[in-house]
Amino acid sequence: MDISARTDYAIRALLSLAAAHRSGSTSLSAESLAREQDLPRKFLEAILADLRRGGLVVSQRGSAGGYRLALPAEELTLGMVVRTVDGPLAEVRGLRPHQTAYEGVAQHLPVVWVALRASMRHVLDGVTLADLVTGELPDHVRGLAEEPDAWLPR
Amino acid sequence: MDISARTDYAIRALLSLAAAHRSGSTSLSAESLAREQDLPRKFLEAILADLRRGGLVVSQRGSAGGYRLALPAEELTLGMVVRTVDGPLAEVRGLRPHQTAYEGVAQHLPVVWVALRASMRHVLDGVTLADLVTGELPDHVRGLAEEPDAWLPR
DNA sequence: ATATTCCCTATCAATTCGATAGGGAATATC
DNA sequence: GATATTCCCTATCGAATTGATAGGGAATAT
Repeated sequence: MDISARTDYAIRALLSLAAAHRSGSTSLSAESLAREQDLPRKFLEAILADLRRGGLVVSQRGSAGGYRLALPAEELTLGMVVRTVDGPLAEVRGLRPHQTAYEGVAQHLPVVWVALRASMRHVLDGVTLADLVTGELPDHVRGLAEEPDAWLPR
Repeated sequence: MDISARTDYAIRALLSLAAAHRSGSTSLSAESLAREQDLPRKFLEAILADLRRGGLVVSQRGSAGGYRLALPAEELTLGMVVRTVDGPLAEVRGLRPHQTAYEGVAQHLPVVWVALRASMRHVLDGVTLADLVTGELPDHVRGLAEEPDAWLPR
């Protein structure tokens, strides 16, 4: 699993938009988003373009232009962000988990890959931008993070 | 999440070793492992070298040489294989999940990353080579794979 | 001796990743 | 209607990663 800089930056910019929206602001420029979360502006512009094409944000050009969320923050999950900027949550040798197939002794492997993806979905599709802004994460996510060794390397 | 070809090949070769061991064979050559699972021999040799350095297999040179598991198949998990050939299970911009830190509105993100890693650990550290050879996967893994939409793309 | 097999280093092409450059198109404001 | 602002598009870049092969040296069983 590698959460890329692209995904990390996308989420942080969207969180800024979600928070700004609650405070009544209309839209934020790429410039101000980059400043607020300390992100490389040009790179962020490219990511925001992906988010717009993916329908997660809407943009407005011109003087008072900028970006705002295309959906309520309560309906935007981290899974949607990952898929929009980085593609499928999980792949095995470039294949989707459910498309893998093996001969002989490895025949049961696809079950594991599908289970792995399902476990990732439970986390990433269960957390919304609104959850993160308020800090009130779903119980099962909080539970995972509170397990005894969760914060230790292995 | 990307399960690389390296990891996929490593697991399949190790499964062959695990199965061969139950059938009483002593060791298998890189050549025969490559043939059995249809893997590129030279590439597999490089992966087996990593597995040996990582202490997951032991090797023997010479005529009747080859590789065998360094531990019982019941004690070898997929997580151990992934970490040996591809490094940490989960990383965020090259950082371990518990090492991430954010300012402002993104401050709660590390909880999500740690939860995500924990959920992956539950699957990958819970499945052993022996489980896969017999097809008897742990209940919670089987449960994840049996969820209604687990085999559907999203 | 010899055939076998692991082992080590180097190299490769293709792709991805993170990032920047430069300028065109829309738009609000004065 | 000129101007400043801001998004938008294409191209490019270096570095790293990925998947893989080549070639030959070192150990070992027969």
